[in-house]
Amino acid sequence: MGRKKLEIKRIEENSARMVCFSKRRNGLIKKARELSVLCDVDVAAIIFSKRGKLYQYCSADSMAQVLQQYQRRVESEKDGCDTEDLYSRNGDYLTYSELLKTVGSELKEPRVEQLSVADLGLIQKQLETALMEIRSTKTKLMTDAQSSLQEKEKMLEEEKKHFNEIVEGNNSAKKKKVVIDLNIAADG
Amino acid sequence: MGRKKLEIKRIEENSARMVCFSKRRNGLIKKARELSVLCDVDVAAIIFSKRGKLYQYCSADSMAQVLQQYQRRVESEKDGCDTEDLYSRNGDYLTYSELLKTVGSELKEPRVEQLSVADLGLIQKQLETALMEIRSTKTKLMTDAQSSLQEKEKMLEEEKKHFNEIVEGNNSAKKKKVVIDLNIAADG
DNA sequence: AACTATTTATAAGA
DNA sequence: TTCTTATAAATAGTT
Repeated sequence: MGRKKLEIKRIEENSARMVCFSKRRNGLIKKARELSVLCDVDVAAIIFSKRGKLYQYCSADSMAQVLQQYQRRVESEKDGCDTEDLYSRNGDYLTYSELLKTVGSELKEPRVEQLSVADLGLIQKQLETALMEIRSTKTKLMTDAQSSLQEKEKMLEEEKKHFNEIVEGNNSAKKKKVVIDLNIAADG
Repeated sequence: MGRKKLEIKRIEENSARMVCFSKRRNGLIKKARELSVLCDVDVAAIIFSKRGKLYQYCSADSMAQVLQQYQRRVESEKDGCDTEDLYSRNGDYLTYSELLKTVGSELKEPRVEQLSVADLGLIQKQLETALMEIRSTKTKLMTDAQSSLQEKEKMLEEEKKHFNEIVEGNNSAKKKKVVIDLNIAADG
């Protein structure tokens, strides 16, 4: 938005980039505040300038609050038995591996009185739903254009990179062992 | 921007608020990305919906990177912060009903669109296997209501073994391949 | 899920 | 820098 349409790529000219940074930084923070107020949700934005200066917005009382909420949701811990035993999250989502582990570990130590036929029926229903989604998406993907697939492969490559870094970070940082994030626990 | 000037205060009407959330959330993330690219800086945005769903954008390889940078910065500025708190949580296992809730919410809307056909095929196969196990166990339980707890435990023990095989297979595949992220889109 | 009338953000210029 | 202004972009209300 401006006198000319601006291509979204690094602005090479120094002063122009700094002016843009100043304007858009303020714009982003304004938007974050508006989103938080209008929609009554928690929003945090963190911006580091190239020189390391920190700009931030946070809707809650403190950034720590939001980050804590984020960490609870996102941070996971390794079991510690096997350094290759991958356990990562992307966003707030369980990886497929985690899902299987979760189901698997519950089945390992069943509380027999709780594992009723009804429970199994529920799991079954959920797995069937997931399977339908998978099949449908796979079919869709297979009929997609080649370029689209290439894009997706690229995204996966990046995720892999990200993933490896998280694993390395966790190896050195954490010692406690935790299994599953409670997620949207208290909903029903 | 819109048909009318909107006062920046909580939108009371439910559906209007949700629509606004969806639009502006996307807008904010787009702005964050543009700022990062145009000005070559690190940007992170974290948004929690009222239902606890997490939306995020991060310019770096991982959100952890940006948050670490943030924490380093904050710690060096203010002293005496309790950073341990960010990482602590009680390491209890989920109850079975919590597990069902979690699995259920994760499976509702699998975010599989970024996976390749091959990945989807792998997931599909695993889900099919898991499903067969579940069905089989359920059937056994139903047709053998008189069997002892011990027998049921044994059954579940075997099922656990199968799950472990699936999990391990998935993990080793990931070592040379990619993160398989079976998961969920928006709640909006 | 689109559309479009408006408002808002902002690129370039002063 | 800061202000101005022409134009691009976002989006509120509508269909």
